[in-house]
Amino acid sequence: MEKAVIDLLKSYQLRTTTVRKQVLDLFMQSKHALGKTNIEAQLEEIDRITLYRTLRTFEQKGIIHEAVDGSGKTKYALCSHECSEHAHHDHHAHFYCSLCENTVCMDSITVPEVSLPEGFRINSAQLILSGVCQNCQ
Amino acid sequence: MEKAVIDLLKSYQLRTTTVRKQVLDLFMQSKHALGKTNIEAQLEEIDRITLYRTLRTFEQKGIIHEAVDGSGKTKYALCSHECSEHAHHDHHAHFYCSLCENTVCMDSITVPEVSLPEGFRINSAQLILSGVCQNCQ
DNA sequence: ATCTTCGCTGCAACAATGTTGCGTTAGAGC
DNA sequence: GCTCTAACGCAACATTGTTGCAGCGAAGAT
Ligand SMILES: [Mn+2]
Ligand SMILES: [Mn+2]
Ligand SMILES: [Zn+2]
Ligand SMILES: [Zn+2]
Repeated sequence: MEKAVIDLLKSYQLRTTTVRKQVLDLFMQSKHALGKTNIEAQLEEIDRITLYRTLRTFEQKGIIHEAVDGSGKTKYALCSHECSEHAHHDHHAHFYCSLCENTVCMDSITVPEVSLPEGFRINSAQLILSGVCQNCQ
Repeated sequence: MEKAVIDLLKSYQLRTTTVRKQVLDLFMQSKHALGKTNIEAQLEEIDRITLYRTLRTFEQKGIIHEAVDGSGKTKYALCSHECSEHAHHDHHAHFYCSLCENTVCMDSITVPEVSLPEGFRINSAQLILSGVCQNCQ
């Protein structure tokens, strides 16, 4: 189990430190997106600032992406393979459960193309769905 | 000009205070969504906490709605007429300009319906578009 | 295996934003 | 005008974001 984490870090030319292995392992095991608070709760020893920078690094490298869910809290989830440094390609929707407050990537739902009024140039699009998830019905 | 603001406040059974009139007036004149910092800059005398509660009240009453744009900063814009207390009905997209950092409501673009996997119940949906706006081309 | 280098960590410190309590102020109805 | 109570404004605290810097440790070289 360690091996997959280490390999992934190495493939991105990142040092395989304890913190990074722990955080990345959490992401690989989690079924939903993780917020900072969430991670801190599971890794009690972890330093707040180090986690902040770890997530920033992971995002810049294209390992994780921000899952905007309208809850006001920033969450992150593993990227798909197409993502790389400086270029995220996560064109799927995110579902936010208002009961358990978890957010999951809906890989099966792609963000629909829309036509904008004259003068607007669009670079990316995000679709946020809110409701009640499977577990909370 | 004052009259429209006062009438709107009264129609929601809200006291017509100086702060509320000022804030609501800003919203009615602005072409894009407003964040707290933005409002504070334009109303220099305003108290930070009072503004916070004013916006919360306006949102609860259905006068303004949150415009999620993925920038991490919460912004607000006037609701359409269908919105009411405890029931927002803003099914339009929001466009965020990465240059001027303004967010505008795209009333012409409605959030498309999507079909979710079994077990999910959907209550609302939001569509965020990012790019460069008219003025920044 | 030990050394060296440089990226990473962890602490301090500060900024920005969100939130509640409470005494004072002022709007609305009488 | 007077009364009642909603709204204001200040203090105080919580949470989150961000940078600087000294010490640690992972990775490659010897
Ligand atoms: Mn995702
Ligand atoms: Mn809007
Ligand atoms: Zn749930
Ligand atoms: Zn712009």
